[in-house]
Amino acid sequence: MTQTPAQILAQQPPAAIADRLLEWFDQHGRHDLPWQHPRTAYRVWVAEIMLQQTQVTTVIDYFNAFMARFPDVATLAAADNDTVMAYWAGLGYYARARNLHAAACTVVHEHEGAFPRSVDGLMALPGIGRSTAGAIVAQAFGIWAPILDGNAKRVIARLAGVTATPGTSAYENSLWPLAERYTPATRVTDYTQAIMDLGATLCTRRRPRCGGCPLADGCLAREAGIQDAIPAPRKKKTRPERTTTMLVVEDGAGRLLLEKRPPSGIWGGLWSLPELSADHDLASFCRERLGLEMQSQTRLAPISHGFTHFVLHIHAYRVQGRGMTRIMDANLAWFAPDARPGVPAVIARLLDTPQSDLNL
DNA sequence: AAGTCGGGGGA
DNA sequence: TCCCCAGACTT
Repeated sequence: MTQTPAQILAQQPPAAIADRLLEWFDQHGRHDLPWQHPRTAYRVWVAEIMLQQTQVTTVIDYFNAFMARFPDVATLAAADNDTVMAYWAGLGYYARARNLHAAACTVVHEHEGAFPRSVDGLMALPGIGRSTAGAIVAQAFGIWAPILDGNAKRVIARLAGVTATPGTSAYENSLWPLAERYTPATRVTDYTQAIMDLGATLCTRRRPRCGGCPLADGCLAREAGIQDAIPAPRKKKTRPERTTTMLVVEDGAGRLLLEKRPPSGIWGGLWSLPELSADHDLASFCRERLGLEMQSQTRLAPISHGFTHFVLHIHAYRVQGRGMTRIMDANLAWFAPDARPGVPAVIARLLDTPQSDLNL
């Protein structure tokens, strides 16, 4: 029989949970993450956006480079979008970068450069949902707010024995009230970091190390021996496959022709190789879209790239031709090798693998 | 409520 | 190879 949050909390007094977690955090938590020193609202915000669906170890280098180039919100707001996107290239989920830039402009021009200090105020900015808003409020301002990121979800679901399937409304709706009740009135900054650290280091997705966990005593999942079954695995889905064609076009000076992708969709707003649908004719595309009379084509080794919801097979051709000086619109441009903007990581690998040509 | 957005890392 | 990760947004 499913227990209500009130019944669960009756067995697990929130204050006892928070105290044990904070005691563990003081000794074993992560205290040297870049965004913790100094812990400004701007730095916490940028870090939280980068950390959405992205692991800490991946984010750190991007965060440091980003801060060196955009040290404050005014600098970020004043930058052009291409520069911001270039610093995001390789991190994925490029809508995050677009939203980040838009939010910076809003903060500068509508909030006099100061971040909102409430969950609702932050959620009004693009790219900030309830969990990220809670994390910023708690970490940047020390104001009470619950979070419910992937780590907190896993810790709380095990602690309270929530067996609902992740991704469902029932799962989210059962966890938020618990997240609120466990969050203490004091040391909210440390508590927020602590529950994420516990999830990242001990209460991991697979093989949780319950032996060293400060919350093992009273953890309903552990007591029932079902900590490995929470959270329930997501149902696996067969990803459909798509095929596309991309062109590597270089001029006599070694410059590369790139196309800025539409704001929405895959790699939105990022510069990438010119792309044509699989059934489109190569020569006519070159002539009509690129202003290029194709003289030769070399097929490169095909690449398969897995996205969240489909697999993309990329057929790339190295194309040579004449009349390449005429650029058809602002979304096409030539780039010298040392001035190449950020491109998707899979495209960067393709371009940096010169031995990929196939002889036809 | 379900689908749409990448890329890296671990097992 | 498969699955997950400091989720938010759209429909």
